Amino acid sequence: MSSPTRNRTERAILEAAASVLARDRAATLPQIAQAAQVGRTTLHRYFPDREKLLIAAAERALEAMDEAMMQAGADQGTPREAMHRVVAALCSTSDQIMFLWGDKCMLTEVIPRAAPHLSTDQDPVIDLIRRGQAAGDFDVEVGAEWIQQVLWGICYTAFEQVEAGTLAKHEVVPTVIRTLERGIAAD
Amino acid sequence: MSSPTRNRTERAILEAAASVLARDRAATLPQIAQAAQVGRTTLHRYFPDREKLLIAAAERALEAMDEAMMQAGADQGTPREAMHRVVAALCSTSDQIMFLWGDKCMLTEVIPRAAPHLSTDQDPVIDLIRRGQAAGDFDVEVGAEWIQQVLWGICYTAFEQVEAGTLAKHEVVPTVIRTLERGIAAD
DNA sequence: CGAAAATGGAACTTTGCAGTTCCACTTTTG
DNA sequence: CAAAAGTGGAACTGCAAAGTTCCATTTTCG
Repeated sequence: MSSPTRNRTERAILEAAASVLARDRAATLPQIAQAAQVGRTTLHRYFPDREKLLIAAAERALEAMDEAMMQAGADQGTPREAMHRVVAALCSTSDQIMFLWGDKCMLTEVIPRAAPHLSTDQDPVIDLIRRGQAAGDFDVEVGAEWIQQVLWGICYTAFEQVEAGTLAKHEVVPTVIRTLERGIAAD
Repeated sequence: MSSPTRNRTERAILEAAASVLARDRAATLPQIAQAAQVGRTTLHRYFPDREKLLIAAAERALEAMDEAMMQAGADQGTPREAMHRVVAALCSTSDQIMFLWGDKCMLTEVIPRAAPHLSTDQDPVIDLIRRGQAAGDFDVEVGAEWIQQVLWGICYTAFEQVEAGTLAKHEVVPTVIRTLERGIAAD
């Protein structure tokens, strides 16, 4: 069932799917196949129907983000420094985030089926936020979940600006961190 | 072409469309018609095809937001106080914002056709942000456009949390303002 | 009240994408 | 090199939603 060739093809399809669907959630399967440089027949061979493709792509995107979070070392160093690394890591997986976040159905319908094992309890980012709140670095007047949503939301906003051409890629990390840490207030 | 009856029906259709499409952008026309308490035939009579309905709904949503901004008096009082009123006004038009922002295609494809007259230059929110930057209230290290996007993004994030049931409606305005003004930092 | 306007149910046709099948072709691998 | 694995073009079918048409019924208003 699995061979080097099949693995490479499957990977290409899932990455293309996330990338295309991140930009147009109504993209057709032929569009995705083309982006993956694969025939429509091959796409259907790997993923019999659209829903299975979505679930697999969501699974893969979650894995990629999990890996990025691990490498960011959310539990290392001071909360502020760790958060900087987390933001940088999130920005390196912008396609995945835009794919997962771009559609409300994705998080409410697909992800539960794709990764029922994931829950807030074991999320390293939530842990980091709680650690930062306990250490007096992050706001304790709002919930850790809200801070996480804001983190994702600001990253998402920044990615959209990059897509629109109104924000340079190299400005994303510093801009997001600045806004995250001080909001829109002046010095 | 226009009568009291027609106006009321059209208005009901457009508001229902924005409300339904905000929560499910793949909603079918029968679904929208039902939400508007109108027959499918009537819906088609008012808006011959889906695209015309989308454009009209976007136009109306933009108008409603414009009106809300006017009433907020973005050019009155101190920038901070004005921003508080703007946030409150945005929160009162959450359906419109979720509709307009929920789909990337909406802003890039529909709105240019719906309201080609709108531009950043005459946007009262941008004016307010620039005024606040000049007065030393808002961050000048980032562009006024970025601040506007963050404002919308945080509001959108909050609305999603309300939909998900993880944030109470009455908490939206204070939470958004707090995060907007200080980010996630502790005191 | 009665004419005009507006509505909506129902039964269509059209359209576009999803999913299937078949077979020739190419690449991998023992 | 030859068998096996993988690929993709093309021509299907199936289906759900879009859009159309017709007509009986209800609502509005002079």
